Amino acid sequence: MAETREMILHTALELCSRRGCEAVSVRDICSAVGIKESSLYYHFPGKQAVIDELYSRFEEHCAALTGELDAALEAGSPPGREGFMNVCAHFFDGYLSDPFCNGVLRLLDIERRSSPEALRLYTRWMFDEPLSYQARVFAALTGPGGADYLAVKFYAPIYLYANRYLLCGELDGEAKAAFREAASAHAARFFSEMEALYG
Amino acid sequence: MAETREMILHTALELCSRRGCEAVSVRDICSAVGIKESSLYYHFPGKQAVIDELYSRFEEHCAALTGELDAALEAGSPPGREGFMNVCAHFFDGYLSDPFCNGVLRLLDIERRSSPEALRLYTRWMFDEPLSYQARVFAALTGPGGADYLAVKFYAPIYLYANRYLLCGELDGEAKAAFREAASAHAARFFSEMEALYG
Amino acid sequence: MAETREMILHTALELCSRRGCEAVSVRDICSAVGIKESSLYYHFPGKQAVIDELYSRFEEHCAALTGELDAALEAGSPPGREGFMNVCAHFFDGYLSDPFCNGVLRLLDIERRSSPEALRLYTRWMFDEPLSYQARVFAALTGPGGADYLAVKFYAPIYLYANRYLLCGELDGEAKAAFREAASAHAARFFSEMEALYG
Amino acid sequence: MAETREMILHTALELCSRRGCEAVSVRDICSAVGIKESSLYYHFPGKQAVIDELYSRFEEHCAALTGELDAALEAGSPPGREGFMNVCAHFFDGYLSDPFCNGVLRLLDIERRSSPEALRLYTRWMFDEPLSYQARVFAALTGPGGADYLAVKFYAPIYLYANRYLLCGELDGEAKAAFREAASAHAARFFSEMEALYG
DNA sequence: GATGAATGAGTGTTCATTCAT
DNA sequence: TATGAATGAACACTCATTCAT
Repeated sequence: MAETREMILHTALELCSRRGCEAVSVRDICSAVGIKESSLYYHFPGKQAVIDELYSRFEEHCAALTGELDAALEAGSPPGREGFMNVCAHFFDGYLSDPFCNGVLRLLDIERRSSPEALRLYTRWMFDEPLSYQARVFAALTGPGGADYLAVKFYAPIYLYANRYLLCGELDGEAKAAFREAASAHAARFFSEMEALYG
Repeated sequence: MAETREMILHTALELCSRRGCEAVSVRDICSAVGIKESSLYYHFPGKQAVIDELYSRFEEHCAALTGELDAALEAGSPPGREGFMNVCAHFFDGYLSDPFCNGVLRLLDIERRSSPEALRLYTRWMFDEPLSYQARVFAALTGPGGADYLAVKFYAPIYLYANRYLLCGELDGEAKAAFREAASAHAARFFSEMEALYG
Repeated sequence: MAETREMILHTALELCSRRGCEAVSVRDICSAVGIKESSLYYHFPGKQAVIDELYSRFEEHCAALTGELDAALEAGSPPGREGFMNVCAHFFDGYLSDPFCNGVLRLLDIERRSSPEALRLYTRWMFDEPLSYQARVFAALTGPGGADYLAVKFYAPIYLYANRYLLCGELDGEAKAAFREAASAHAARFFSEMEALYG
Repeated sequence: MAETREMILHTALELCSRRGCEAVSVRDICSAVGIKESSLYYHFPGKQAVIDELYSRFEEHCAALTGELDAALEAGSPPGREGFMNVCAHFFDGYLSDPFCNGVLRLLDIERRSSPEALRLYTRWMFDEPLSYQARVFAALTGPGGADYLAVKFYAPIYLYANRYLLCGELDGEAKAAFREAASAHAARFFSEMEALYG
């Protein structure tokens, strides 16, 4: 079975997302999994390979999620306030607070200082893709003019709240609730202003 | 002379702000300074004490800067667009892109995952104090109603741009220019919208 | 095989009993064993754990020896001069000059200054247990009155000779012979006096 | 003034007699004295020289004490029980429990394992001289025959009690009282037995 | 699949000592 | 007299990794 392999990946993410890869030793991971250190090398070429697999799974996961959102957008959604809020919820539940994605995002946030690959992934999936998707949403809603700026106006507070509540400390109910409240208050107010301006 | 002590602090910040404290060894610091490892222990009780001094200097620096800004605010500034942009410039030049503060902020961004003290400092000086100051500015401009939300609307993109351009990678002219452009475009547009709404 | 582990224990005792634990480095032990320092940490959590295991083995050894002597005593031995001398020989051969016990006793003699555990063991196995056993022997021979004092009178010279000949310097044939001569002269004279007094 | 020099000697003895020389660092000594480490090297060539001076002062002290005792012996003392007990008290107060001698004896007890000089001093002043003096006392009392054995019979319990009560742990009132009680009980009983035998 | 045993490179830190001032 | 500053050698210990079994 490939169960041990999965356990290693899961445990490595759990530990590294809290303290950063460098602060987590192969010993730490293996003793948490319940195997000997040498056993890890049967499943992976080395410590970095474990992290690399996490990265590539993350990118697959994100690509799939992006695909869904794009398909929904082309299919005409989100049309109004409700659709808009749906997208927000999707982004929150299936991404920012999804245990796997949340873990990798924390990991990337640490590692991007030393790993170019981590920097690439973080920049792409925390800045470029969300902003670009959001711009496409606003372009569909209000036309291409100013869509980029609307995207920043909408996304920046969410990025800030995510950093504040979801990407450090415990990812518990309290943190999620704090984020959800701040983010949805923002989204509601934002949508109201949009309606006032664009109808 | 206490020159060596300062060199150690400077070099430690330089290295740790790039890779995180744990990834930087006493050997790294000392060889960059040009002293033997044992000499560091004449000036500091240990590695952590070097970091701690950086933290406490940072907090002093920030407290002073906050004091200045508060005094200016009480003295009636910023009154209009110009004063507002001045504050932004001050925040950018004397804080976000000031080599010392920028370094400590990068350091805190990494260490807050494992160090409660770093988390406290980061949360205070990246979230709480900037938002609270900005809210006081808006309260002076438009009255207390909605000042908190305006503060988020104004600060969140700056936080995002800072993370994107100033707090990872090289802090070179290019990075500063990219940040400055994005941030001032945001500030200008934001001020225009404010003028349209509040006069 | 656990051969390396035993070698580490053996070598550690050899070295530490001569110079004290603090004066013996992990490097010293490992290079004498013929392994790299890091290998010691596969077999033991650290240097102190090696010493601790020596202590606990010593206590097991002593408990077993005490058990034997007590059993012999209850079985009616030592009845006369011969039995008495037999006990002395046992105490000498299986304890004071047994390479393992002798080493640990030297070790304890040094370490009891800084380690409460070592002090406890030394006090127990160099003072309390021998005196208490000897007192039981004399109680069996001459009745309970004055058994404690007889025990001191008998044991104190042995303790002195042990410190003089067996517990410092080389434990070679010369040292053993010197001790044996002094101790048996004492025992013989002591027994003669006892016979004169108690019959 | 040579006050600092004396302080260093005093402090070094205080610390080393508890934990052994090797466990006490120049830092420990100097910080207890209240000077910088480099200052010690103005007064002494090095750490070992401090210890060496303690040794030589000890030997002077002991030689003087021996001289006194010998002079008293030649002058006809101790003639009877009282004189005998006086010698014991002198040996106890001015030697075994004298802070300086006690400290050096503890030190020698530790160091004799690694330092030949310490072994020489310990052997001389804990075994040879006391036993030889005692033998002279008994020779004066009972004639030369058996004086050596009487010396061992008398001194060995004192040596044992000294090791048990005075030469490890705190040298406080409790320890001194415990030793004094055990030792004087032994001396009294011993003298009674002698009177019974030799009149 | 997993592990017992080992290792070379590296970690932060302490040590006694030196020497110009 | 004393110290500020430095240092080379040593310290106990951790690391990711290897490899025969």
